[in-house]
Amino acid sequence: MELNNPLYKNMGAHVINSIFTIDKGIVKVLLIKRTNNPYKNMWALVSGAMYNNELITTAAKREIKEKTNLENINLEFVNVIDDIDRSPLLRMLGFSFIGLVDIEKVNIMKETNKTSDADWFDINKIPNLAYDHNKILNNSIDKLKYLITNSNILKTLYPTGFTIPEIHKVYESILNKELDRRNFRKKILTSGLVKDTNQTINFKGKKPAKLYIFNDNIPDKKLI
Amino acid sequence: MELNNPLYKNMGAHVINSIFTIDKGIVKVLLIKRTNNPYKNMWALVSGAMYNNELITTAAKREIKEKTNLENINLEFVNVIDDIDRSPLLRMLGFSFIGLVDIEKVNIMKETNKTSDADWFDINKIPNLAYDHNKILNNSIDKLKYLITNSNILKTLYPTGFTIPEIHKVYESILNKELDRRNFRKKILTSGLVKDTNQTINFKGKKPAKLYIFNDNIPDKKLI
DNA sequence: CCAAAAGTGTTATGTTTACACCCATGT
DNA sequence: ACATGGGTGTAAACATAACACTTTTGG
Repeated sequence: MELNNPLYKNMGAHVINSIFTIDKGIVKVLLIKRTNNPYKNMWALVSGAMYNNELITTAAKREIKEKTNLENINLEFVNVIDDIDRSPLLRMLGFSFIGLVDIEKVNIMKETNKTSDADWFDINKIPNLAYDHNKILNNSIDKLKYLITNSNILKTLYPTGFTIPEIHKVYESILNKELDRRNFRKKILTSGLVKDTNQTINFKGKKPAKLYIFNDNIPDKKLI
Repeated sequence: MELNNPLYKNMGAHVINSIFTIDKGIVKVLLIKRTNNPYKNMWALVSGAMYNNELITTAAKREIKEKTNLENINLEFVNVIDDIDRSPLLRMLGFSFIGLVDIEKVNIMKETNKTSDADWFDINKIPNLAYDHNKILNNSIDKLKYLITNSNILKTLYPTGFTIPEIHKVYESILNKELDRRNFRKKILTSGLVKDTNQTINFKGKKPAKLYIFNDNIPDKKLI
């Protein structure tokens, strides 16, 4: 390979992360406000350069840590963005990821040396974002819907267990439609997605609810 | 972005194509024999550098044309390969694709300035390949199985139409299992994947078979 | 009229949907 | 005792799987 051929030079890569949470039944995504040009003062997904000694997920996790202080996020790859003129500086390949976090358990850093604000936005009320981030976010929302019906991605939200009514609300929020709670329970329990912990949890004035956890190895099929 | 940071430099991209065909009921993949080091004289998938002024599929089509003379192939993206030490020369990101061609209609160029041979190999009898191509091919075979049950990827093999028994054999070959031909017909016809042309085709000594074509816009679901 | 392959229909089985009642708890 | 939400069962509708006979053609 002729490394000095200009067609091989000036190629870079970066990562773009759509980090979702469920806040009182509303699906929200984490946006940060840029302090630098281009797109100064605009909201953007959590994104940044990938170094040439990193795996793409390593770069994604590092950028998330740098710009929000979030750690230990499980990321799912969404797609490659290969439009040629995404950056005026050099050819920039983009790799898009999804993460899911529990809003109760995280503490977002509001300011960093590259960001002046950070906040959660209802995915149905997204402003104009920097770069091509609106398009990337829409793809990620579709992928999120796919993943909750075909994988155990919610496991990261409930590492120690959950009740069926609890995740029922999450499914309804993300899929944006009602699901009959009796049939939902049956599907979840027969899908192989979850297992019983034989524990229960008490909420005031209500019947105790059974606790389940997501399985690690789940069947390769549509689960819900 | 500090372009002189060595962590941003020396990044390249290339494409790796698994081009499949069905030869008398056997699923085969196109391999080429390398004339240059590394992996001189070993068989490999059809691969090569991506230039910084190309979309990833443009690069894939150009490489296929250069190394095999095949043109007008529809390609489907499979995955990113981001292992760090894939190339000793520089960080090399890989983009893997699937193509499907009709072996009756193509004429493979056996020799080019970078290849000394080209041939179709039964996917169950693949030799040791150059680089990480065995792993890439296995991922592509899985994706091919997914695509024939969830998309109209076979449309490229039958641009002018096909009979149900014809594609029935193709499905059995790719999925590597028997499918009841009566239920197969019903599923195909009710899935929304194909439409009737009201034409028939005659084979010697057999009842005429109806001709169908694949639809362009197909439902987003498991079809077979 | 026979061989070869195309085309069709029915029954049984399994899965999904729709829907209504009982249960355990805190106040 | 009652309000709140958790838990369960059943019948109808639908989809899938198993399976056998009839049709058209060329020789």
